[in-house]
Amino acid sequence: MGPIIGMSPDKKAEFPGMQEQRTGLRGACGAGTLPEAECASSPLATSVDCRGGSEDEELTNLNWLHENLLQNFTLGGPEALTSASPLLDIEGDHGASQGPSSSSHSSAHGKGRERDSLKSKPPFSFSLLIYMAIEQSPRKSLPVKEIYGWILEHFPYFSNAPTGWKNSVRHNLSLNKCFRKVERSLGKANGKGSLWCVDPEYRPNLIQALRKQHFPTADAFCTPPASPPSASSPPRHLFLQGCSFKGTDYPSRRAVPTGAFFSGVFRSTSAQDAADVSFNLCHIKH
DNA sequence: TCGCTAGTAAACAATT
DNA sequence: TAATTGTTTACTAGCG
Repeated sequence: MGPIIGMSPDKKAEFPGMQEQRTGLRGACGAGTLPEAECASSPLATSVDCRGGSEDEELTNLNWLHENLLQNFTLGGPEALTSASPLLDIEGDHGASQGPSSSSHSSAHGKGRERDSLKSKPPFSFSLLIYMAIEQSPRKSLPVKEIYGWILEHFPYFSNAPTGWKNSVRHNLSLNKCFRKVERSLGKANGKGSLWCVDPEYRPNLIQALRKQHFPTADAFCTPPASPPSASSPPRHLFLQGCSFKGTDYPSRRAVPTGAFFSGVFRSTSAQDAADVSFNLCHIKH
């Protein structure tokens, strides 16, 4: 496989020379010894805080998916209800007592779906699973083992799956330029291995890719950053708060938007580009 | 048919 | 020494 993960051909055509620049980026910021604190604060916080607060830490990472995507999945029509979405797993694990939206699907039929979902492979790529795991973590960085744990927790399918999926996770972490290895703290008394975080250079661009290819309404839920992003004071947590997953967004395994998700990630060659992308994304329909 | 991406398996080295 | 982690390579399948 080539060095580009998730780069669709049309994106390559749009951004000739991207690969070379991305390689340079990797050399500049990847696999380095990014301080953990730094990783947890500014470098990863490239996204825009749509509400300008810090209390939405949760909503800006995985909750946007849980709260919005889950709604769209569960209400999105027959495809959504029958597609054995892993989000149903999430719902089954954590949302069973969280409200009417989940209880409305707690019928025998719903339980059957949950059982099925336990056996169904999540419609997310490993890259996206890793991304979600990292994003939901308070420090926006996780060791491999905790990534395993998050995936197991939210996608019970893997608990019964052959252990090869862990190899795939590690493979993605190493191969996917979206993920950066962060050395643990100097003390390094707890556990082996490094922490993994999402490369902030790539993160904003995925939103554009999502909107373009699979989530045309995603930008409708973004608000522009209060100020132009910069390396010193990057915007925080631009995310698809309410982006509209449709059941038809997952017509098949290969149509899962993770390819689009990460295809855009490689399109930006600089922080400013990324900022422009995210900013324009939030304004494009307004 | 071809090119691309994602998934999987495997081997290997380094680390704990 | 064993287990875990990280890297790399190779192959396959699905999709456009």
